[in-house]
Order: sequence, then C-alpha cells, then structure tokens
Amino acid sequence: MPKIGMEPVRRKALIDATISAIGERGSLDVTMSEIAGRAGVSSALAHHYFGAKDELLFATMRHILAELNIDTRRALRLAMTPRQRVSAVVAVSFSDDQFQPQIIAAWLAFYVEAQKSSDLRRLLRIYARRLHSNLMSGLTGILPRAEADRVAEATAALIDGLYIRRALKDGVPNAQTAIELIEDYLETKLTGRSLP
Amino acid sequence: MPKIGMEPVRRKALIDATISAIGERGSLDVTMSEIAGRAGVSSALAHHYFGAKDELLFATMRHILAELNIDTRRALRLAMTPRQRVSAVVAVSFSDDQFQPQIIAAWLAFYVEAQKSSDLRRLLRIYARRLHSNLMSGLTGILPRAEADRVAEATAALIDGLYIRRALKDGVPNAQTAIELIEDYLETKLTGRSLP
DNA sequence: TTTTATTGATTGATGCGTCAATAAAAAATA
DNA sequence: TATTTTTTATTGACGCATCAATCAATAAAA
Repeated sequence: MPKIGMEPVRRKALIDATISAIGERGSLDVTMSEIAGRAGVSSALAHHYFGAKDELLFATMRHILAELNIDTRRALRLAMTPRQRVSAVVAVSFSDDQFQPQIIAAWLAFYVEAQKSSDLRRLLRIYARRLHSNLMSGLTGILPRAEADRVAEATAALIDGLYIRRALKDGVPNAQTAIELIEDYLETKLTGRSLP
Repeated sequence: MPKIGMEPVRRKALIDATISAIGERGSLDVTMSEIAGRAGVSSALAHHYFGAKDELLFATMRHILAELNIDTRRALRLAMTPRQRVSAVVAVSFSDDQFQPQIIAAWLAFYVEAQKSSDLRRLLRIYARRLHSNLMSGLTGILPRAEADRVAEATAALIDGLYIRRALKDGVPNAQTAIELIEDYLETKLTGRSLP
C-alpha cells in the first residue's frame, strides 16, 4: 500500500539501519539484506534508493559526519573564550551522541574502507581538516601558530586514539575519563602561556 | 618437484604475502588465491598449511606482534634510565620496521576484524596490555603510580591515534615528527617531577 | 611403500544487483 | 466528475560472479 513521499523516510531508515548493523557486526561486512531487513524493507528497495552498496555506505558516513558537524557548531556557539572553544570540540567528540559503540565501530570500519575508496578517503580527510581547524579556532587565541598547530595535531591524535582503544574495550573506561585525560594534556600545554 | 622441509619456508612466505597483500588492499578483504599467488604457491597449499583463512590471518597478526615485541625488548635492553625506557618504547613504535604503510594498514584492518573474532580481540588486548606495561616500566620510576598510569594511557592513545592518521595519509608526515610530538608531551609531563 | 609437497578441478555458499510484476496515488484527459 | 495514464513505491525471484574449502591425483623424497 504505497504511501507517497516515502523516499526521505526510507533513506533515513536505511542509513540508521546501516549504522546499527555496522555497530553490531563491528565492520562493514554487513549484507544489503541485513540492512534492509532492519529498516523493514526489501533489499531491492535499498538498491532502488541508493543504487549500489558503496553509495549507501558513503551516505551513511556522510550522515555521521554531518551530525558531528552540527553538534560541534552548536557547542562552539556557546563557547565564550578561546580556551572554551578547545574544550567544546573535545567534549563533543565524547558526547553521548558520538561516543557510543555503534558510532565508534562505524568510524573504525570506515577508516579501513577509506583505504580502498578514494571517495571515502576524501570524506574522512575533510573530517580531519575540520577537526584540526576547529581546534585551531581556539588554540590560535592562546598559543603562537606553530605551537597551536602541534597541540591541535596531538589533540586530534588523542581523540582518534581513545576512540580506537574504546572499540577494543580496552583503555579508558568511559567518556568522562577520556575527556579528563585530554583536558589534563591541554592544561599542561596551555596554562601560563596566555597571549598578551 | 617437492623438496622436503618446505613447511616453515612456505608458512613464512605465506605470512609475508598476507602482510603485503593486506598492505596493498588496505583491508583484510584479500583472497586466499591472491595471497597464495604472491607467495608463489597455489591456494590449496595455503589451506593445507593453515587450514582456514582465519587461521592464516591470526598467524599473521601474531607474527606482527611478535616482531614488535622482539624489537621492543631489544630497545629496552639498551635503555639505562627510566626516562630512556619510555622513549625506547615510543621509538620502536615508529621505527622503520613498524611504521611502514603495510604494517599500519594491517594494524588498522586487524583492529576492525577484532570486533568479530574473539581470538583476535584477545591478541590485540595482549598488545595493549604489553604496551601499557612497557611504558609503565619506565614511568613508575619517574611519577607516582596513579599519575604514571594516566601518562601511559595517554601515550598509548597518542601512538594509536598517530598510526590511524598516518593510514589516512593525513596528520603528521613522518615518523620523526610523530616521535617529536609524543616526546614533547612526555617532556611537559615529566620534567621537574623526578622522584627523590 | 609410506610420507611430504603440491595443484587443478570442483563444489557449495553467499551476496550483489537486476527485472518484471503489483498496487496505490496523482495527473491528465474526456 | 469519471476515466485513463503516468508516476511512485515495493518486492520476490533470479542470474551471475566471487571465493573459501575440499579432494583426488601426481610426484619426489625417505
């Protein structure tokens, strides 16, 4: 009984299903049938809306990235000082919306897939650049540019590293601990060095 | 024309071929035929020696881990002070043998696979524990235990994070830069706090 | 003659992508 | 308004390719 205007609903459902399927399997080795089943439709419909599997995966990663970006922008809007901007970027990466097993597993899986797909690689590069730039938007108000660059690089690496170790269920046990660890690093690098 | 005593030779060749295949493809999505072909044998022979594909992959990861362990032990033997022990562990992770695209791609791919395979997960946990313990072997001589724990955790996360970002060909451009970044972190955390 | 090394051929399973068919809504036409 | 036509939504069934794993066969060494 076809209702009209189903396309956006199905697209959303399929992307959500893709995330949860990847999260459960822990890799991109999920079948179109599995994803479609979770979304409550046939695999043929998934192909109808997304063409090939790659495109569905790509759309899924883009969706995750877009969500992260929205959250980040909102958090940055609330930050009043450069120091708060840095903390805001870190906090978003470990917020309840982002730092959940499904999303972490997806990140990891997409990092691997990016080795094969240049489209996906480009997407993840954009994330890396944006993260760096967001961190710099706060750090340049506190440190000289060269120094800020290094701290941004280290902070980004810390975020990615803590994500991975979380995927292994090893290392830091929760988001709060992860944030404290990075904040501790930032404190030792930033205190007593405020620009005039 | 079967020569005897081929087993160890073939096993080694197949594991090396697996690493290079994974390194090139950037994921574990390599066929047994591809691997066997690189090793100069038939896929049937690969099955003959390793049984199933999982076992070959497992043996490959174990081999990579063993190599890392050997290198680390050698480096630690040369370290004279606690501070040098910490640097030694970091240096090995970014040595020419370890910080090459093939090995990095393999690490990343195996991290993902560990989500599915509990055997592999156990193996990677051992690595994580060992890394932590190796770092602690130096840090406990410099910092109080709780503090040492945090620094070890952060250092491990930094190493993993820099590995990932390297896989994306983004972030730090080379091993030297990566080492400097971590050493910079360690300096700010360790200087002026030597235990009596 | 038994063991070790080796492979070509085959099988069976899996999974992507296609296609024709069905049906409801919307648009066009009478 | 009643009808026909087109568009949108949806799926079951199927073809086709890929690959892991097996097996029987071959041949050199012990």
